[in-house]
Amino acid sequence: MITASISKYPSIWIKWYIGKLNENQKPFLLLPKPYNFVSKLVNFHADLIYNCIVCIFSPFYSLLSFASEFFHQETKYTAVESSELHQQAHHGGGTTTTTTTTTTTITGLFFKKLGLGLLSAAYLCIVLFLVLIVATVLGVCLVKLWVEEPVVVRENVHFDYTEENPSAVFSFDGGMSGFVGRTKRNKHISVPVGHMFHVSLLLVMPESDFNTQLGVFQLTAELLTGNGNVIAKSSRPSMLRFRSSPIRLARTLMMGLPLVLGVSDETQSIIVDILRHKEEYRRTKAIRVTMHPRSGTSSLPQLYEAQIMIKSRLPWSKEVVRNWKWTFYVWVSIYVYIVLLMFLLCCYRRLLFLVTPDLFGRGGELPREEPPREHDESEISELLRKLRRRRRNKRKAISDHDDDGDGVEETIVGSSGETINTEDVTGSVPVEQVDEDSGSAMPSPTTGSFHWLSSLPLDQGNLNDAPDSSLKFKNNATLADPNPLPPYSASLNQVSSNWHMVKGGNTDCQSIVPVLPPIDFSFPEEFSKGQNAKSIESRSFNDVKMVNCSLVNVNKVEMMQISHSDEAGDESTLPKNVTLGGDIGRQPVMEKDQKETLLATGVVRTSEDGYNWRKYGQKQVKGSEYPRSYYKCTQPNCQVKKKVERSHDGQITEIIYKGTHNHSKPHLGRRASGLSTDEMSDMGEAGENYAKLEGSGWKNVQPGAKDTKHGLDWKADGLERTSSTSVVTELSDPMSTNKGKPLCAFEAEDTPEHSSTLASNDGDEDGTTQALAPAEDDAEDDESDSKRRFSGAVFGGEEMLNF
DNA sequence: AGCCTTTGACCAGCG
DNA sequence: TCGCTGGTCAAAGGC
Ligand SMILES: [Zn+2]
Repeated sequence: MITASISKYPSIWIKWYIGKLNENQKPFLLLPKPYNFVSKLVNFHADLIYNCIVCIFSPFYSLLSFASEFFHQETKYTAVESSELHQQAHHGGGTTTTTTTTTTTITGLFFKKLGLGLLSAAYLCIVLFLVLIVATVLGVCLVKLWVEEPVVVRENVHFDYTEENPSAVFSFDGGMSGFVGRTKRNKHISVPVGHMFHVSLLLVMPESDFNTQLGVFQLTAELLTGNGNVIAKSSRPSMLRFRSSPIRLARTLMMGLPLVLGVSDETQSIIVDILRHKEEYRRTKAIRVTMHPRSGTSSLPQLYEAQIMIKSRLPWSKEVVRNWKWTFYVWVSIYVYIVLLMFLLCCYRRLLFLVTPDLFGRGGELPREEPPREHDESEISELLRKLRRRRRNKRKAISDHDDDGDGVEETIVGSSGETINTEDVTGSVPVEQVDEDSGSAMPSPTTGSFHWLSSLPLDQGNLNDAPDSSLKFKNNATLADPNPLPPYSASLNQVSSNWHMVKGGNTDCQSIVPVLPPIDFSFPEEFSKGQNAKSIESRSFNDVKMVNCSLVNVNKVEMMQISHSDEAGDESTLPKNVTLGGDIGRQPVMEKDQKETLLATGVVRTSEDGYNWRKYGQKQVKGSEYPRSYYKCTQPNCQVKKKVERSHDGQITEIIYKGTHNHSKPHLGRRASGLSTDEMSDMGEAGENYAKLEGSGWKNVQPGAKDTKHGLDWKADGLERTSSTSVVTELSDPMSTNKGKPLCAFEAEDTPEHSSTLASNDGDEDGTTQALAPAEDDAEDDESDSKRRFSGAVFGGEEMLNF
């Protein structure tokens, strides 16, 4: 009953609710105690849900209650009339006709009112429903906006075997270009920021003798920005799974029929998980995969096809939201709904409660709906007034007739169940209305809560206002009910519990988490033992199974020789241009960068990269079995740092750069010359333009030195190169002004810096040239600078990566 | 002498 | 607040 009466006045009720809400929200902010917080939160949510439901059904409630109330009133009226009639019959004097007419008019009015009530209810329902729909749509949209779907891409890539190191570029911007110039447009994909994505390559290789003999080759994946800068780079070894000849024979026998029929092929699919990377604000625009032959060899595997697979995983928070998608839909929708309702209530209340409140009596404290109280209200009040007047007249007649005191009369009337003490005593609540109301609709709420009613000025004196005031009184009584809450809270618990159940149900039916398929990565024979296995294991990539070590020694021998061949390969790769999908063809600078990276990574040697570094720390970091060394660029005012993890034998497992150099690479003359030939080699590689031309001769010169050095290194440990390495650049250096900006911004950034960087670029390239021709000059740098600007200003920032 | 590495101490962020 | 961890400092020593 109370809920019904409350729901009778939605606006008032909602106002109360808002008050409660505010009340509840304050503690949210003020009370940090988790205990209270949680309980309040639960209560609050339960409140919200219950309120939503009540809001939706409030029109029906109000309609029902109104109808019942009206029936009560009518019966009461008729009862009163009949009793009076009886009395009149006793005393003679008939007004029966008038009473019947009034009752008929009242019923007519009732229907009128009922219609209006229906109308208003329907209207309110529609409005609420619309709001609900809008809220749902908004909620779902919001959740979807916040939680992106993980990106899963699987695309064919094509290696360009005309290059010495075949590479394939997959571009997020659409399509990929394997061969230069061949692009195919795809839909635009991009990995949202914050996603951790894995890049793996699926190679379908014929089980040919050639491939079997080939053994290990190296796959390198580089994440490129739109400018062609390398964000991250990592390389993994790969090879055909080993099958000894008996096994192969058996397989062939077993699969003979399908093989002959062409149903199956003698192929192996190898999945190499090359790179994992967390997407940052430096967006990845393309991924380039390059194949490098094992050091000491130059042959590359035969491929049927290659597919690049990119799978991204959402960050933890979003992952949770995604798994609980439907729950979040519901909750966000509810919140949006509440907010919309509040908004409507605050700004367009009249729109929302166009008709309803007026019918049920204006809530005295609501300053709003004055205008709509018109015809019906006045009519009904008029009628009631008439009725009352008539009754009064009758009573007067009766009293005159009986010549009794007023008190008697009233007690008589009161005996019919209504308390009439004060009709004559002005200044208190008009009596009859109280009677009627209390008799009809509100038996209990009137008790004990009247005290503040007397404070209402409305009730003073005026009898004509009686109907209104009575209505008002009723309202107030409802409102004044000292504890409107208990029924709610009681039902709240129910609601909330139900809710939780629903929630649970929802959660059950969802949660499909994309799981990256485990990739089996096994290195059979011929895969050199030592570091390959080590590094891979340490990086917790995939299992490395050393099947057969018979060839290890051979490999070792090869390893001794490798470095030049690798370098040769690197250098040779340098000059080639691969067009990014939709992008400008990569610039030589980028190539150089990658080259250098490659040098540092794919083939693990020293970390020489053309810059001078001072080691300022070494730490054994957790999770990595090798110590991590911290280096800082020795150039004054250059804050670039790098972290290098290398195994005992000096092979680099991981390099992470931080910041960007604000200078060019130091040239041979200084310290670099004194160091090692590695540096020279790097420099030489840096000059990619000449790499091809002079690569061989240069290489010839270099390798010797390198050989000696590397040979020594390896000899020291008796191990070979690392097979898996990764290089990451971080632009997050606080010192570098370029932090977090797209590389294009470099140019516009700060002119002195930039010019210097540009100079550095050119300096580098020139440096390489200069490395060949020892004369080095700033003027030359500038000159090359100008050249470069003409050629492709877009890539101006590339050098910043200083690999 | 200058530069580098080594290495323990120190510090800041985080759970 | 404490302990852990990664990053840096700085003294000491080597080349
Ligand atoms: Zn620097």
